[in-house]
Amino acid sequence: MKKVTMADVAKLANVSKSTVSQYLNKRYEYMSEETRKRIAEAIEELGYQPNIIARSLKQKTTATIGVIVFNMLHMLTTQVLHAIEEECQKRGFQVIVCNSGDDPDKEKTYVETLLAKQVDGLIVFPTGKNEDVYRRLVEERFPLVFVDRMVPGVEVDSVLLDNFAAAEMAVDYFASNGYRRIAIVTPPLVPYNVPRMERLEGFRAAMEKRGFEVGDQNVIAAEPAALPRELKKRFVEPERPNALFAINDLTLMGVLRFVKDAGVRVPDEVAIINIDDVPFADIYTPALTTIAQPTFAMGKKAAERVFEQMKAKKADGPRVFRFSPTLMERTSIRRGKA
Amino acid sequence: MKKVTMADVAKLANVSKSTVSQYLNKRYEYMSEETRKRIAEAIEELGYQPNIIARSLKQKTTATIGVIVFNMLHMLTTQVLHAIEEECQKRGFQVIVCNSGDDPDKEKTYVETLLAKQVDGLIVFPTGKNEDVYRRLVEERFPLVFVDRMVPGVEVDSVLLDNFAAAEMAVDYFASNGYRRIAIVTPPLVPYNVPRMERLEGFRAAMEKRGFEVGDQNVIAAEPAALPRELKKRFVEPERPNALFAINDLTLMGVLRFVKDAGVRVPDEVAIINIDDVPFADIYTPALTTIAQPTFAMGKKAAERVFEQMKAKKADGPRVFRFSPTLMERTSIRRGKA
DNA sequence: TTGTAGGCGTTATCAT
DNA sequence: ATGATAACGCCTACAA
Repeated sequence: MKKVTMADVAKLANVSKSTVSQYLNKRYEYMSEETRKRIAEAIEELGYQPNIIARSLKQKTTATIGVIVFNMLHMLTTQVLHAIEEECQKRGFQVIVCNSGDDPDKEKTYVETLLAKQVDGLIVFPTGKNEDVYRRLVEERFPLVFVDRMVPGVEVDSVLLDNFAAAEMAVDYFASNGYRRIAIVTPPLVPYNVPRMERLEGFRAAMEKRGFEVGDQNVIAAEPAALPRELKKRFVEPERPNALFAINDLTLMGVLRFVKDAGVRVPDEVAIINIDDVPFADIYTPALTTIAQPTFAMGKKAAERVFEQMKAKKADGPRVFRFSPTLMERTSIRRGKA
Repeated sequence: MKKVTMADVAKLANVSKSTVSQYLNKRYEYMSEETRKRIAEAIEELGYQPNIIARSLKQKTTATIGVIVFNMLHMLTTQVLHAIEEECQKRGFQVIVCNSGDDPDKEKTYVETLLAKQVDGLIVFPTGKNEDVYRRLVEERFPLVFVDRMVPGVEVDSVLLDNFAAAEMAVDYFASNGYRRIAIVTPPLVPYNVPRMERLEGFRAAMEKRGFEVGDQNVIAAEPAALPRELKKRFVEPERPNALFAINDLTLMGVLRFVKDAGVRVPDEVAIINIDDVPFADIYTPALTTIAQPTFAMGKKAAERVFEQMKAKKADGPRVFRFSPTLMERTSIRRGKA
């Protein structure tokens, strides 16, 4: 198939492999116009394509970075990936995408495989349960960036939403429009899932700041699939919430499923706000007020950090990059009467 | 950083590189239990990780396949990618994902880069405007599969929806529920975009089969962003449509934007059906009747085909795999009175 | 300005 | 059962 090698080109052009190599690397400086042309012709004629693998072996760099995500289907993932790809494209890098499915074992295997494949850097949406693996990378100063989640106890550049602020923003917005019976809707709370916990904390802090109580009655945690049922249960209680804060797009779906099935009117009976600016937010009725993550900026930053780390080769102190959420005011909340 | 090589392991274990290599490739057959253990220990102690690049150079296979898509953000893409990744994962392959942004030049560059990186196969969501590039691959018998779109004149395994049937399905369903004034809503029609044309043809055929006329009045083609405006224009005309067939998720958004802004009631004033089972289909009000593509099956098949081609190494005649759409009956169409 | 030679880390072929 | 040695295709001194 493709067996044309540099040697073939060299022979046809009547020069040595080195010269061809020079040519390929655009070091024309001391090359006669004459040979340059001959080489170009030979390449053309043979349809020569350099073998980057061979080059990589020598140069110890592959111009590819690995990205391990825990959920490829998640909208955030897709958008961040897109930005990463774009940033890599600019620099002539390629991206190997791996989906861990939030399984730490798979994640670990992927890290090892990618390292074996000599990727130049790694961007990970971590499961959060592989501290040892990450720590080794950090010790080796291997270019690594976390996105969306971070791993407590592992000092790595991390790109994430200012979750605390996002939750505060939700509560503030509700409160300033007269809502008090605010509940947070979230997947099960597990300690290693940092964003989840941060959102809860932000929620709690903002509530308490206003003297609103936070207890079981306004923390609704369940698997997305079980959410509608859980919400229905909550809504028969006397002091049912009149404002729901869904901490991500998946829980939002649970909430919307519920209001539809139960015939609860939005925003008259219950107001809704959520994190993640879902694509249907403004065609839904009522248009959904959301809190958007700057996904593109986050992806870009993540890529930029790996590249900087690749350059630096000295750990210039890992940093956490917090991105500010932005409120997208629409109509799933009744305005006024603060 | 990672300079531990096979030679180091060999030295520490007091064996030759060859033996270590055997060990790594699990050819224990003629290896003493003793040396086996020594090697294992050495590897452990040094934290040795094989260099797959070096292996690839020798074996001429990289266990990675390249995927070039024209729009990473598209839902179909994401889901198909997911399936491809999963299928590759099973076989120990990795996936390099590239986004052409529907730009033929970028697409071409990516093909070249991926070949230079020695990927073992290529799955492409083609822009449709690089026949020459593809034809070369075909001549070289390079494992290649097209997804979603195909390229007329290039004989390659292609995985796509039965677009004709999908469009027929839409018309049939409308018609059998008493609708006559059916319009198709599509992005601009360009000849190299095969699915688009096929959907239009299916629409036309199904309409004519019933003696419904097809003309300018029921082909609404515009850039998604311009669709709401275009639809508004159409809806002031006397014989306005009472059924809209959106050929993909993007045009659906345009349609929904329009009905919301114009206050057109669904399904009372206009019924809607579309291709692509968008995630919010059943939380929308009314729940959207859609025509789903088996995205997962399509991705899986695409991956399987590349692997088969890699095995076969003989062009066993390129095939087009048509996947059947499935109707997801919900409530954006009034039932009955056929 | 161009060529020679050695090496990158692994595998494969033969010996032993 | 294990080892020596030559590739794999490219890059890079250094030599000419």
